Amino acid sequence: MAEVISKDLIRGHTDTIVLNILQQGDSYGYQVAKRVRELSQGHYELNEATLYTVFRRLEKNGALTDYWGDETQGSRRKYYHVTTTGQEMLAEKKAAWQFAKPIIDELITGQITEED
Amino acid sequence: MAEVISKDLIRGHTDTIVLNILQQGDSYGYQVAKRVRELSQGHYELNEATLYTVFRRLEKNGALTDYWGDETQGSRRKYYHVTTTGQEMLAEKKAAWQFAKPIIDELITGQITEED
DNA sequence: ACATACTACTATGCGTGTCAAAGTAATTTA
DNA sequence: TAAATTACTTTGACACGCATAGTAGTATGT
Repeated sequence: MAEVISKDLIRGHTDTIVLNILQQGDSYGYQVAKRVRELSQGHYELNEATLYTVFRRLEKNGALTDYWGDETQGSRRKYYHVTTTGQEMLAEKKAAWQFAKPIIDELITGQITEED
Repeated sequence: MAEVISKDLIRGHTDTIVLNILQQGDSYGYQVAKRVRELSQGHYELNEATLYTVFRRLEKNGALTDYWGDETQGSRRKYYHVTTTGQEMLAEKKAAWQFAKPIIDELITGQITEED
């Protein structure tokens, strides 16, 4: 039985996942990674390198801005914030997933999946 | 609204899609491509180069065998046949998708999707 | 005091899958 | 006889995810 999600199944979803988590409040790398582990109940782990690649890509696209936290103790943390552009992007990506899901189902199983 | 499925959303599914179609009967490149277009109602098109890459990969993995059809007219056609290994692979990949789907849902929307 | 583990961020370079583009070749339609 | 369609193939580029390695501060245990 599958216990971990293959990287090719997750591909294309990482941006959406990160945006979705950050939309619920500004956060930083390690916390986002943790949240992913929680949400997936341990079935998916966002690789660190991947995570920071995602951050950089999303910043380049104007979906995120970052700022250093003012921690007086502990390691420095870079916080990421979703911009309006990022919110729109998230909405589009969620819609794209909802759209693609039943089609993939049809292609893979040959059966129609009802829409909500 | 999304009209076409992005390549990164389909990534990792192409092998499964091709296996699923071939499992319903031996077929050849062009026909498989057509079937994909039909099943997705025009929302997804398997690029030719991708399709032949998939065939070659699946053959390398022992999931498919091929043979030339004995057409007395029309272009020559190379038929692909799913092996037992291929059937097992298909079953695994289908299971992996059913497993991953609700987790991706959870990661993207933050809501739990019920299992069947 | 020193080792170990954990938090936190960054850089480099590789493997894989998909695809664009171009090509070959036969058949069918106009 | 030109154009469109069927059918298969090769080459090379690109993006994404990830393995690996590194820097650095903090916390805990002995």
